Amino acid sequence: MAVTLKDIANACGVSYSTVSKALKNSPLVTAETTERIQQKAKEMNYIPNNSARSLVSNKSQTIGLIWPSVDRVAVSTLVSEINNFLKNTGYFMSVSIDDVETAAHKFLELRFDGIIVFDEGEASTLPSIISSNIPVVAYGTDRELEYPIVNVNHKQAMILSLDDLMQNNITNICYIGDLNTDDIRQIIKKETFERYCKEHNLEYNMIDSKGLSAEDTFFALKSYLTNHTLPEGIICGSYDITLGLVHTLKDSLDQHIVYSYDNVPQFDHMDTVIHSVGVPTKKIAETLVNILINAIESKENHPDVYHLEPELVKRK
Amino acid sequence: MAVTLKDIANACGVSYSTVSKALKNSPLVTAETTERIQQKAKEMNYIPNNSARSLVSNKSQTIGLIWPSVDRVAVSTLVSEINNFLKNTGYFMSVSIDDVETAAHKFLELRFDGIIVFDEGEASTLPSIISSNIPVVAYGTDRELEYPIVNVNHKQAMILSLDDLMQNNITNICYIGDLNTDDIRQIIKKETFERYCKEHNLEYNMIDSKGLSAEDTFFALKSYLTNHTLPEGIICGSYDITLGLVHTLKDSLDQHIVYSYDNVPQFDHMDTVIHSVGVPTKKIAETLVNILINAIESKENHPDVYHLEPELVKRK
DNA sequence: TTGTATGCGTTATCAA
DNA sequence: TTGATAACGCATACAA
Repeated sequence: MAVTLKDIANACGVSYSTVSKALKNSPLVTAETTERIQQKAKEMNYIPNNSARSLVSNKSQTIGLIWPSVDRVAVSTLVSEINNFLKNTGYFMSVSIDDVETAAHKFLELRFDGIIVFDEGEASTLPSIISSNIPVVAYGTDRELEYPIVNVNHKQAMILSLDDLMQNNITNICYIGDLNTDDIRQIIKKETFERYCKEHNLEYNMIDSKGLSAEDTFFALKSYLTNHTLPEGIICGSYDITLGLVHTLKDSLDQHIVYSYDNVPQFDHMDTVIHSVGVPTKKIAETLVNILINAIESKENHPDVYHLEPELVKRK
Repeated sequence: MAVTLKDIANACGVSYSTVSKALKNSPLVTAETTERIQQKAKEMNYIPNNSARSLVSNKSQTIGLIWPSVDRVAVSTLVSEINNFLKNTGYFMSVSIDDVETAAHKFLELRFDGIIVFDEGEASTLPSIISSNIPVVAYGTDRELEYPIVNVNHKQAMILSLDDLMQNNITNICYIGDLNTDDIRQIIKKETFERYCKEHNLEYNMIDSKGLSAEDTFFALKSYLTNHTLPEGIICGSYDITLGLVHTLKDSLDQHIVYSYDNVPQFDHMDTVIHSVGVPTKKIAETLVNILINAIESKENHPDVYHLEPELVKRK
């Protein structure tokens, strides 16, 4: 069926081990035979068999990304960036949207070289049988794991935006976020906001977006605004929540100063001025990839926690 | 490193070929030895090596999905559905967000069993070297390809909604869609709308959403509405465009009758009544999977075009 | 510089 | 019922 090294060897009148070397540009083969063999290989549409390669070399040059929640827009940017960084490092990225355990198990069967997990909480912990067999890195929330985890200092992000608001003498502010949840990340945002406002005697209130999507926020705000108004300073708990706010306020948005979590590139192309606070998507992607590649190549996997410090990006 | 059949064989005092059979529940092995071996395998955390399996059996039990545009929300539902159908058929789905050619080539190297391509136009055609080596099915637009393609009868969808509008005696209507594009799907919608309106003497106009995203639509409509109003009947060219309309009109939406392309489940959970026209996501997913699995198992791949007929779903 | 031989983990065929 | 063995496609150590 498919063309093998043997076929090329026959066509060139050499042995298949010579072909193997030639295709890898080994210095052990003459330049001219290498040339001739590569020519023929292309001509015959040779496609290397990764299964065979992987069997002997124990390397597949591909890493698996576990992404059970495909529908979150903010995350898709991160996925793209990770793909770019991996490609530059010579790895192929294979995404699974299965649940964490199913996907990880299959990745092990496929003998992938490493795994990146989007950690959404307790349900997404990898059993140690898996993490002890393959380098793993997670992106998500603060927890003690047997493999490294990268996350964002959400507390510091909140403080950054509040400090900036105070420097602009804006003392009447609100936070829009998902208030009734057991997602530890959302809880940290809410609690930091409240504590910091109290400490600095700021006039504040909190509005429940009743979910994490732009949709949820849109409808929550629409109902809230029937008998309330929004203060001058607004802090939104995520990119999607900010989208919901933008859709709701439309033209009157310029009467507010808005800060949003998630430093995604989308903010640069928006009509309205939104300041953002968070770790740039590229930075997160780069960190994840570096940790994983390091673990793969050094054969070590330290269960460290990497806290990425957020930056405040002011616009216009 | 990893546990192999040999390790289990040693631990059980049998040969590794017996282990191989036992793990596959072969009738050639006694029930009791099978039991003992399977017990031991689990105890030792045996994970089969897919590379080795694939090498001898020429089957990897995984199919690749090529999805270069990760950020389209409407599509992510389809991706989930495809994953579900594949899982039921015993296949694992691996997604690549690389460009079509890179991804397909890697899938071939990995000896996956089949490929699903989201065909976004000319740039996403697979070279015949690839499609002749592995079963392929595409979802997308009308084109002559060397592999089967599944698509939606967009013309019929438009006619369905226009007919329904006329039956409700609504003769003042507009179409909101991406008007300046060479995407053949958008052109079909636009042209069908215009021709059918003329034929039936309907009062109509067309509004350019200037893109396919909810964002684009939102801003296009905002500017349009400064010196125009919308007629009673509205047809939107896609789910995302409808979202843009919803965000723009907010409360005044109930003064209109809205039809939207894309029969996605999201419409069922919306606050506002939107009728939708299109092929249900499940139906599309099922069709794609069936065609592909058939091609894989019959070793045949007919370059047919599958036109899926849309349905009109009226709500509330 | 090129060719030969071995082994990677598995399945499947055959012999015991 | 179980075990030995060849083969899958490739990389590599070693022999020529």
